[in-house]
Amino acid sequence: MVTIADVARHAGVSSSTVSYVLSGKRAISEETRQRVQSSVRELGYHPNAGARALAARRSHIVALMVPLRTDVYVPVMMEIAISVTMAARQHGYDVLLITNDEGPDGVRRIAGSGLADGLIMMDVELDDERIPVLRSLGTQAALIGLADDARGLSCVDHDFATAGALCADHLADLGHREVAFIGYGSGVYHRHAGYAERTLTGFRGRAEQRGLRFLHRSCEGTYESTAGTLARILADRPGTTGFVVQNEGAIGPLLTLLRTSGRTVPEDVSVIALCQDQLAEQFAPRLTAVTGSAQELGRVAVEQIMRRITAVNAGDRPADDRVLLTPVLTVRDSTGPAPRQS
Amino acid sequence: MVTIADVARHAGVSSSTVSYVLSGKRAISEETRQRVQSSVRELGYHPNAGARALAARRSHIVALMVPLRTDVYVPVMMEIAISVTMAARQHGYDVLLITNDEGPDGVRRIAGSGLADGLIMMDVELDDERIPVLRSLGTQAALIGLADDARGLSCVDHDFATAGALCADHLADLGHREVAFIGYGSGVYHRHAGYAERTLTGFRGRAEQRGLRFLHRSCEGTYESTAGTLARILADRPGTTGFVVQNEGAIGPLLTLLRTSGRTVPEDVSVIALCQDQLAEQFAPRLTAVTGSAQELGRVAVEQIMRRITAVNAGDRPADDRVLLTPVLTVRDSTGPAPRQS
DNA sequence: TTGTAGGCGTTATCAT
DNA sequence: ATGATAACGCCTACAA
Repeated sequence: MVTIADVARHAGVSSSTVSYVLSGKRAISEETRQRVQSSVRELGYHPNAGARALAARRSHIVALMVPLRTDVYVPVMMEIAISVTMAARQHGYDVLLITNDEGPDGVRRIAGSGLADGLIMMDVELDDERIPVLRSLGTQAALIGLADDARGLSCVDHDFATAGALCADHLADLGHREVAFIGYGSGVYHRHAGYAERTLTGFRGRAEQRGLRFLHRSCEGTYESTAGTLARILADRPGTTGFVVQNEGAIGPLLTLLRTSGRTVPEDVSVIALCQDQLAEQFAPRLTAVTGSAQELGRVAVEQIMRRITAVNAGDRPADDRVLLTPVLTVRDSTGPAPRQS
Repeated sequence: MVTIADVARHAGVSSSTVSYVLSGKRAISEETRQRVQSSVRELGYHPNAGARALAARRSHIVALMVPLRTDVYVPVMMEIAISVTMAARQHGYDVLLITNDEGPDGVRRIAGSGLADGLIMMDVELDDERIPVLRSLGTQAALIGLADDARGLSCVDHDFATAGALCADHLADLGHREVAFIGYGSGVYHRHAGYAERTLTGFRGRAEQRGLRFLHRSCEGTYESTAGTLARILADRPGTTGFVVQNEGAIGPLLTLLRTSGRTVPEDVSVIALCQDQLAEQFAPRLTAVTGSAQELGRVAVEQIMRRITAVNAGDRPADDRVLLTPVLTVRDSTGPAPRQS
């Protein structure tokens, strides 16, 4: 293993000079900087992570706690994980992957051992039991999702309420009067994950403003569940001409079932999906969709945690930041004017 | 922060005793063990990760290098990442997430800094440029996937050749004579990722043995691409009654297109998917599928890397292990006897 | 602009 | 069965 002392010897300077060249924390003459840097390259020196963490009391690692459940659309989770990782690298940080089945003890373990300087948590429940732990330990954290009480934390999430409202507006603009909202399975609502309720609330509020008659039905995302949900909707409101789907798993089945039941999209009924653009493009017809950027979510969370770490390191109290990303409606081929009354 | 010295003082012993109680590396009287352990609990002590890594020359971290490309089915990647993380925890290890856009330099960085004791790499290409680096650094690694030259490494993968053969057998058993294999986009073949070729080779070999006429067509996984692929297949071989799909993105479109073209599954044509059971269950009809366990892949990779680390630590040369997991064919509702000649 | 030296918290080698 | 103590490699006041 090549140490800082090896580099120092090779460059003919002291090890502190090497350290300062690398950290940039004090002025170094151009000449020695060059010499040191070429020694670093030549010897293939990488500072020992453990020693650095010990001496500087910073690990340059952030932990990312991911959910195990699969009722969140998995590709989105992965996209977030990857964008977090890449954004962290930009700050010289690495990412430690933790599963949230470790729960509050996981938070204690990571914080207590100094393994990570901060924590990014996905899939936070509104009254998550990890949050008080975070607070009591003084651990820096950024949530992807919103919590009831976010004091001492930073949060970022999609603005689901606006997403819901965009759906209602679009359908109303097209002249639809009876619309249905196909949501997540009831488990998601019971867990108080927040995003499901917020979307629905936004949709409901705008739908009422615009004078839409609407229906909300939960749906597990399987074919059978979607079939049942659709059947109930059509039984209760045969005149429904607009559908909003939030559960990604229900999209394919819904389109198939509508076709099977003799309804053509978008001539007879319109469908809006709340999902990634990439997914919306995969169907036939290509779906009008409301989307927020998963990448952006990860990037912002990293910025937030970095800001907090920097503040703490400077002896300041970190600011509790809260960001809502505005979603975008992209009109494709699955929505059209409401059919004339027959 | 609570240190080992705090615990020692609290328990009335020396810090080395605390260390040994925790590591179990030497005999401790039952009485002091109890005292130390309750002090640990009471104070909420967690060994400092940096100090431990520095002194023991082991970080208790494995790095997991994941691909950025999305032409691998993302939920499977995530499932592997999570099973790796949970399996590693069982061994007292944490997982560092690295994106493979860091390339060979990423390997150097991780190995050189001692950040990780070993490396698990996903989506390895047959002649991956990271492999020689691994070898020259003496870094312990386990690949998920196969490499041309796996000396100095452990590997685990699905037995894709058997998977392909299972598909050919099942269709032959049902009396099909003309079958088509819908593969991945040509990019996947050009990248020499291996699994695509291996599946195809296994399928082709068995198909020939069983006297099947077959066709292979690549497919990008979008709706349009699938439509084109299917059209070409039906133009070249109108009598095709059996389909094998490897590209997960093509499954939904294929089913829709078959239905649109007036073909009923499984009465007119049979469809086998090479995908996760969970996905196969989502379609209507539920798909006969050939599956390997993604979780198992992650678990085995962790066992392999742990074995290597343990060996190195004991001064032995780690064995180059290679495991192929046998896939399973599950018959569901998308395959049936070949229709009688008309 | 550069060097010296103490300390970060653990592990593991000697002692006892 | 337990203690003292020297590394481990780096950072950062403090000196010069």
